[in-house]
Amino acid sequence: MRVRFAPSPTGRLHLGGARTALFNWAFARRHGGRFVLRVEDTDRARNTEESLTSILDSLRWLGLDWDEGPEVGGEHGPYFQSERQGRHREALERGLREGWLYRCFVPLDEVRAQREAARAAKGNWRFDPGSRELDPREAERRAAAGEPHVVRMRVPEGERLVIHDHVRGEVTFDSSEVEDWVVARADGVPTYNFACALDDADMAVTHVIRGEEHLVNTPKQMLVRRFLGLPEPEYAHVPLILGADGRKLSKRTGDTAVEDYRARGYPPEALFNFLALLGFSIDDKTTLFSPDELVRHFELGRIQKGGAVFDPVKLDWMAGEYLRATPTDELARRVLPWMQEAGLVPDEPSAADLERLERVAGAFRERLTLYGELPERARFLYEEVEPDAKAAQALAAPGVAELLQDLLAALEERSEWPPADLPGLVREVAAGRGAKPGAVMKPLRAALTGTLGGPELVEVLDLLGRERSLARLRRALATGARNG
RNA sequence: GGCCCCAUCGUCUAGCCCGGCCUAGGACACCAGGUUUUCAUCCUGGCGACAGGGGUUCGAAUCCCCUUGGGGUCACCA
Repeated sequence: MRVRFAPSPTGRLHLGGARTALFNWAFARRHGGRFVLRVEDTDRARNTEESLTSILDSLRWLGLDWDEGPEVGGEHGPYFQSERQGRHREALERGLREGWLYRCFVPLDEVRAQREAARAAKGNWRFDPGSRELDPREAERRAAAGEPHVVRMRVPEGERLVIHDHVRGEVTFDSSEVEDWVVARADGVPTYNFACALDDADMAVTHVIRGEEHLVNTPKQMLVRRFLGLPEPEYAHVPLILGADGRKLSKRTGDTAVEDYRARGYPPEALFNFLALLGFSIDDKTTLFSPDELVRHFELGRIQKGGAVFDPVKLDWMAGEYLRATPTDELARRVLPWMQEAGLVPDEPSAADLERLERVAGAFRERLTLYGELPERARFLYEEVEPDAKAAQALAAPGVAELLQDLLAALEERSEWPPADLPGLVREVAAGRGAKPGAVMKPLRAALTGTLGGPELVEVLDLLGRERSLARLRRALATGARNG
């Protein structure tokens, strides 16, 4: 079995595209087939090299490796559509010769006018009889003379075109609804539906798994293959990913590029899992699963028919699940680039830097959703920070100065660091002034971390070290005195 | 508007193909408790859906029809 993902390098990899690629990949892996990547780069004006690089990077980041395509080659190449034009033109000429294609000299704006008129009449534009019935020899003569024109398909009338779709069942189109679509543009370059139909067949693609927006393209592609006597693949049109507004996911609703999620520090496993769960399910209970598990259970028939709304909140939950499940040393590795970016860890970290980072990562693992969140949370462990509003308030509360003073004194007496029984110590200090332990813990945390949340205080004391911890307490005391 | 597709908790979904086991299951979110020195994690409980109407049948979320609603697509882009 052979499947393909065919992105056009006109932008970054979209969540929708990523999921289509993922389904194709899962299907190939499930059945021991081949996952082919074909680059549809026939739109010269919009193609960019960066887009291609970015798309390939995103696929790799998600763990979707391809068996044939750019950078890996294969027996059914070339894998850039632009390099397959010889074959496309050959088919074009054959179509013209056999009469199922014809040259159309009607100017673009006139075709548009016809279409609008048809629509205004609540109908469907199909073709312009004038150009469709033009004598072929006359057409060739005008073409040879350099008259601008496109090539259209002479779409047959009244034929039922039945798509056998693994997710939708049978979908039937009447060929009378299909217009005489443009097969080659004025510059001679074949259009998508023509090139795609040909390439899929030539690449021996057996299953076309793609977004539902392509469902309406299918009759055109079927016609191409039928005229050419090429085999027809099986289909699976997967539902769209929708935004919160219920419409096809777009930039308006939020980040749509895989790279955006990567940059924000989502674990790739989480995005993979989440995307797989959009329109697919293994069973009635399984929510968290690995690529291997997906592969073991993947079936086209289990793909949902209706569109799925992308829920960033659930994605975040899942990201947290994966992050928490990551072993500490691995977590430290993953988080490193963000810490370096924030300037908290040097570009060339020492062994001590890395060891400390691992401890920091361990201390925060239960509190993080994304890798990218660590720098701001853990900054206080690396630099002096100003207390936030709530911490400042806790520090300025009445009686706090005395309690902190007592605690500081008690701490200074200890040689052991961090003090093993911090809670006991805190209790003592509090009791000494008839206060509750919380009255000490809270300002201590505020003085040390600048916030009211975070890892256990013993851990913080340890990570900060004796000198820094005591210094921060003293500083808080001094500031408190000035404010009070 | 034409054509095509779709329709279970707010969201992702199981169940539907092969009617009874469904007083419709799970997850996210939300709400209420509990654990915890904070935050978070974790645990327990709760809230909450078969779009509507007709059939078929002893029996329908499951089959059929209609209505309604939503979406996709109508490029010399892919």
